[in-house]
Amino acid sequence: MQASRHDQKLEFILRTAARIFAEKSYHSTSMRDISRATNVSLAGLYHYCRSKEELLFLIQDNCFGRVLERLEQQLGEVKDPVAKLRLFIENHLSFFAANMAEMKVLSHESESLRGDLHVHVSTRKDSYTKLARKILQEVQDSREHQQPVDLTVATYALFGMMNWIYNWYDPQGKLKVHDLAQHLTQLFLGGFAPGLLVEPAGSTMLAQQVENLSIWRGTTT
Amino acid sequence: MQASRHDQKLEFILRTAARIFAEKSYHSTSMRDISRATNVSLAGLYHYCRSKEELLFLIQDNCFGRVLERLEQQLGEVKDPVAKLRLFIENHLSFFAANMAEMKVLSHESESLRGDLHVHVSTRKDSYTKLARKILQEVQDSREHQQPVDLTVATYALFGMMNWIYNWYDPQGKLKVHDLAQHLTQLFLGGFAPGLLVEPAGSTMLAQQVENLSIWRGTTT
DNA sequence: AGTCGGTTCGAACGTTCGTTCGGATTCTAG
DNA sequence: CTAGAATCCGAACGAACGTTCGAACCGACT
Repeated sequence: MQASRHDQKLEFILRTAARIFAEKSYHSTSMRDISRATNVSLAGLYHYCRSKEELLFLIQDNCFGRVLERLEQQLGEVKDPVAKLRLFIENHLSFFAANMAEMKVLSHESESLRGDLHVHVSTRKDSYTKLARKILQEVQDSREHQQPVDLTVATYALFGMMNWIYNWYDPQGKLKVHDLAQHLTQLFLGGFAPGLLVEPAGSTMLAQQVENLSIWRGTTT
Repeated sequence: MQASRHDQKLEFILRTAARIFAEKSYHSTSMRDISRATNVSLAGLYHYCRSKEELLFLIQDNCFGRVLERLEQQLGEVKDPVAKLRLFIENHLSFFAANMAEMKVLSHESESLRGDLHVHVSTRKDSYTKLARKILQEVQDSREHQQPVDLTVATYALFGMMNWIYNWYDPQGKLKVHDLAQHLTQLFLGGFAPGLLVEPAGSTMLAQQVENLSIWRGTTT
């Protein structure tokens, strides 16, 4: 699929907007800020979006779409529940690290949309959450132990651990995404399904794909 | 210490402001919103604060002050690292649940302050984080195992698990704070220090104090 | 009764916001 | 070369923002 000139510029605007939204939050970012950062005139921006709110929506929706798309693709042939969970965590964190600004906007501005746009994104988020919950359920079912930890608590605890990283993690720092994912997986699995060995199998492939995880099509503009 | 009429009304304004900040975020809340909700005229608000930003600061600073104060008080005589960690989690979550609006503002609007006010709150947050990290360090040191989980990752994972609750937890719901704390403690400890038994000792006392955990002085206004 | 802080507010200030409009400029196809 | 569509933007719109000002009001004390 070839990206038209129009779409390329829209993506450039979205990328820039996401960066600024992440820096100073959606509500305190003005269209004039985005205009300044993109070198597109204030009026010119409205050739590419209907409103400021639509900018936020497009960022969030694109972001969610890509995460889900890649997750389903990778989850396709995996059957083992624990392997699924590993993949889920690795996928989520890799994506987060490769698109920190967009994912911060997705996590931090989840209530900034109103009306239909909010419903649309919330629905996607719900299905993503339910998928995680289903995987955790399978992990619990596959073990003989009683389940001592509430499933709802565990699900949100997992998302809390993962989504909180925009408050501290630096993708350029010493700690690599893959190691971060390993640590968090071990931390969570140890408490959620005690006794499971931590085997780092099958994760090397994922690590190699990190570079291509960006939300946006490959343009150098 | 008796609260003057002035201080009582200021606290009422802060409580209301915190509620609205939590509902629709700091930057999209206007002084007119707060004026409407408090039945204090727009100009009247400025008798109790210098600026909108100071409102946010007072909320965050009060909040942090009380958490730290109560934590130090409870941590005083405890020596066992694991017991310390239990107390830390229980204290944090109890406080969070008893002051959802304020704690959400504290977590979600941490970058909304600028200049000195931001530095002041950030410093407090740093010392709180370092205290948690120190406790985790002690837990690790007290165990013979190698430490397989990075201390920084573990610290932020713990905060992520705990602070994320404003996205889903309902203090009025079926799940009681104490049970939530138990689940999260078990979840975290199981992954962080595997093999430790989960003994719910010493937590009953804490549960009884939940009612008095509010940030604000006891006024019915 | 008179005075004096502490409290209250209607009205307005200057600024910035998201958005729009009409026309200029550039690109593309015939 | 030309026509028409796509792109762009200076200027302005009304609305909403945080904040201020001066005057009115209150309750406690002499």
